[in-house]
Amino acid sequence: MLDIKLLQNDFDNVREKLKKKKVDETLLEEIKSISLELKEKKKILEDLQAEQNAKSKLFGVYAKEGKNLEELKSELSQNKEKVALLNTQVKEIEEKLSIIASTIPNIPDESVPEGADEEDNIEIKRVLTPPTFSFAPKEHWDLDVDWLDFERGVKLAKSRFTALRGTGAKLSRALINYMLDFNAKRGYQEVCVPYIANRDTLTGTGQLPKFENDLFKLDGEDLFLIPTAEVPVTNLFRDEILDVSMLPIKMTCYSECFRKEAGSAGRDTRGMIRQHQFSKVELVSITKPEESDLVFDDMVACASDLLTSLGLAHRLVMLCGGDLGFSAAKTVDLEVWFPGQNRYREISSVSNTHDFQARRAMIRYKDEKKNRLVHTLNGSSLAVGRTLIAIMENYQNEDGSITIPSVLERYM
RNA sequence: CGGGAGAUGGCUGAGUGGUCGAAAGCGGCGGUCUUGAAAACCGUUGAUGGGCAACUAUCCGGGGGUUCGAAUCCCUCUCUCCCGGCCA
Repeated sequence: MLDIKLLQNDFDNVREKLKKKKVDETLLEEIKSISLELKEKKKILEDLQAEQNAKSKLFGVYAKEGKNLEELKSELSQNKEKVALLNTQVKEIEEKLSIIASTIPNIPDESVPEGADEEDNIEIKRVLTPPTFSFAPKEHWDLDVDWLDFERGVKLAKSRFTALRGTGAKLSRALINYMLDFNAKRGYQEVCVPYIANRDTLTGTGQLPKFENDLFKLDGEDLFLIPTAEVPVTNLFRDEILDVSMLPIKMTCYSECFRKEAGSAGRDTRGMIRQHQFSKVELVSITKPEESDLVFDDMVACASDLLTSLGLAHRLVMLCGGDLGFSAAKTVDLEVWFPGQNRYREISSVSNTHDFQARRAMIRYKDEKKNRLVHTLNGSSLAVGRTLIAIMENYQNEDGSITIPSVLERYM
């Protein structure tokens, strides 16, 4: 959620920063004027309420003294109506304001480059060199192993669902276990959470109200399948005031993720790149504001080192303003090399949302005497499915076999 | 899913219509005593928003209603606990 106070007090600055995200400026103007109107109306309402409270107390006193109450009673009744009217007005304005404000994306960090889309993202560095092959490397769906069962996955549900069998299934589980252990060694506590979340939870992390179409909703219930573990894990501490000694909280979580992929018809229809359900090991951190940049770097390093340990060539990319997600103030994507496609593709995405999610989810900590909003960060440790097929493509041999990376051997 | 009980401040727990934002105890903080600590004793201590401040509004699970006035009465939703059914 946008900081309305900041918008009121420093409008030009906020507008300028949000230009990077192509936000409709008239919406910002509207938010500002509505919020000022709200403030005015609230002041009037409060004064009326104060009057009402004082007179109500008098009523009790008069009653004891046996005084005539009729006049006071009618005064109170009249005032009551005024209060009620103003109160509904205030509530309406508040609702209007929160609806508009909740659709405004986060303010990009200073360090985020200008740009419209993916083309303007900036490569930070490359790690490891892509492998060379003495033969033409295949894409994962062409590899002659029975690890991925696309047809039967579709039979069970619909397109964009895949079943794993045999070594494929086992490798997926090995990856999950390996990643969780890897993260735990770096100080991320493992958590396990529900894959179904309610509306408040999805609103806290910013998926709702704007992106309901991307979510699978349970029929007849106000519940949704989670699109990422970020949602439940970040919301673990929703509506809480944390003790400063608890921070930073660093967590890692394996979950299945469910996405409708509504806007991506025709993209990545082959193979396991883009699925309605996929496994992911996630990193989530909750920090003091002054620590969040450090923790962000730690999370990026954690994901990058994980790829390195698996021997997978990858690069780090800083997203530009136009490509940044709704809740993110800053995002670094990790892209792994796919020999079959001859290109890098996203396998992890680490974001710092600053206090954007914290304000929505009301996650705060006590600092001295004051309550302050935390910063929340999230990132894929790695998307398991994409890691699986990256291993398949990068470790394929001319005879059609696939070598298992040595770090995974003890997990197989 | 059926039957019963309940939801109050950091915790335990009183409070059934009028200075109740809420007794008491615990905990926390400050102090006395002590070489230091414990114990004892004294004092203090809810949250959020607005305001430089005085102050003020809101909050007793959520929402709605009755009333001049609701923690207290009514409706509704959610959640928790106990009994039964079902079940990994």
